[in-house]
Amino acid sequence: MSRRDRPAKPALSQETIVDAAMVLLDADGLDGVSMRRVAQALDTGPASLYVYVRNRDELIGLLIDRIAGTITLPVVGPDTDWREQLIELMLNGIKALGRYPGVAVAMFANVPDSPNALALTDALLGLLTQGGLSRQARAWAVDLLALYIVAAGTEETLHAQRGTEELRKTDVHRGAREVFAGLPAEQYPNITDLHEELTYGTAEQRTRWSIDVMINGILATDAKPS
Amino acid sequence: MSRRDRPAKPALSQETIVDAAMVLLDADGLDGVSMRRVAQALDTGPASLYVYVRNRDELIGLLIDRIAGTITLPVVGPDTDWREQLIELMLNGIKALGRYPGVAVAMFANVPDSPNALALTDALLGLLTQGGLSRQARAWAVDLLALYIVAAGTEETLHAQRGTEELRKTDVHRGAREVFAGLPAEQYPNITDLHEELTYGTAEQRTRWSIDVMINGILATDAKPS
DNA sequence: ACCTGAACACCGTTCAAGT
DNA sequence: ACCTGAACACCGTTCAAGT
Repeated sequence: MSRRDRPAKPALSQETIVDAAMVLLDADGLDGVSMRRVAQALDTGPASLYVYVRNRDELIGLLIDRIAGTITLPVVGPDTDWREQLIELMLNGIKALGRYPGVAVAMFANVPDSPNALALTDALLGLLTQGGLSRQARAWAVDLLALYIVAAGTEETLHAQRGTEELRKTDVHRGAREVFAGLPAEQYPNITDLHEELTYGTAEQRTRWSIDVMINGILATDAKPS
Repeated sequence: MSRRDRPAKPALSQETIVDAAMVLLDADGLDGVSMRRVAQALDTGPASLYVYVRNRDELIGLLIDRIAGTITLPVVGPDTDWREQLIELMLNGIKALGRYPGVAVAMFANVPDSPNALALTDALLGLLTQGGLSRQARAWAVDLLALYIVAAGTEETLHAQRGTEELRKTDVHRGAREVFAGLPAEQYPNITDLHEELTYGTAEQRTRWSIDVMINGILATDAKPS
């Protein structure tokens, strides 16, 4: 309880603050990362944090950069398959974001200007260049792919959050299928007709298909449509 | 200030609660819709709301359904252009979500099981059927398209929120371009190379291109990839 | 059944005062 | 310069008590 019972009483700094926040994020998701809880973990009052961090939003930005840094970027060689690497990179990004409930949502807010987020964007662009796309197609494509990574990551974390909360026994798919199947056919003819197909496949299969669709679409679409 | 100065002192009900919440949403975005503020607008205490609404999440769900109801669904005729209608429907959806800061994000959380959200899904499926897609392709495609609508809507509202806050003078594009242009070329070669293209085009142009890409991709992709 | 005052357990952020 | 106690202005939700 007293000072000397603690490991090493780290001096306050932006890094130690982000470290502490990361521990809380791991345990309780972004909702668990409050200024007060971070301060408590560091054995101070919340006001002390504001010396090293402008506000909670900036702290979240720093967490995002940490997470973005864990995504392994592809090593581009002379005869690597750009398409397979692109898919792999996107799946890695989605998985990384999926690990931390609430973080991906926060990425919608700002242009990703943190070092690790920029590195990811640059890597995506590099792979698209290998794909032989026009300059404008590459530029617009990276926007779409980045949006998808964030969106798919968000979906994953929020489903996970729900899952732990209440209905982990009946998995989401089964639940959704029954909802779809039980709908009035006159009102929603297309949904009821396809209720089996709508819930078919694992999350990874479905994500892979979506990524495939986008790559095929990018290759097939001129960068300046009518 | 007293009772008789007010219009008609509406009796409390789920509908009046959602009405009041909608007014707050319009004025201040989802952050402005707190149980306490809604109660205040209805001249009661927050506890009273819990008779008609399980919790804030359910209230938000009701708001989402209201907004989904404002999206005009396409009237399918014998010789209408399914592709153009699909694009139009998606743009309408994105615009509807874009009007209310914070709402689109909330849609990631749950499978959209509200009447109006289901109607939108059914309409999308109908158009995809007209496009001659296989059953499985339609089912997976509607997932991807719905995810994009929510993601693009989220992006729009959050940018709008930021915009009103601080930097409305220098628009986002100009800001982003300068950020990209000023980056170290050794570290981010692809971004700096394409910094002009990365910020080229209006939001609608870019969105249209993305939708085009997805439709082309869906048409080109078998529903059961390796 | 419906409504409510009061409380519980939290938030982010600021600011004057201390060292 | 860094740190902090205390306060300000909020939250969602519950619950006993009233009508």
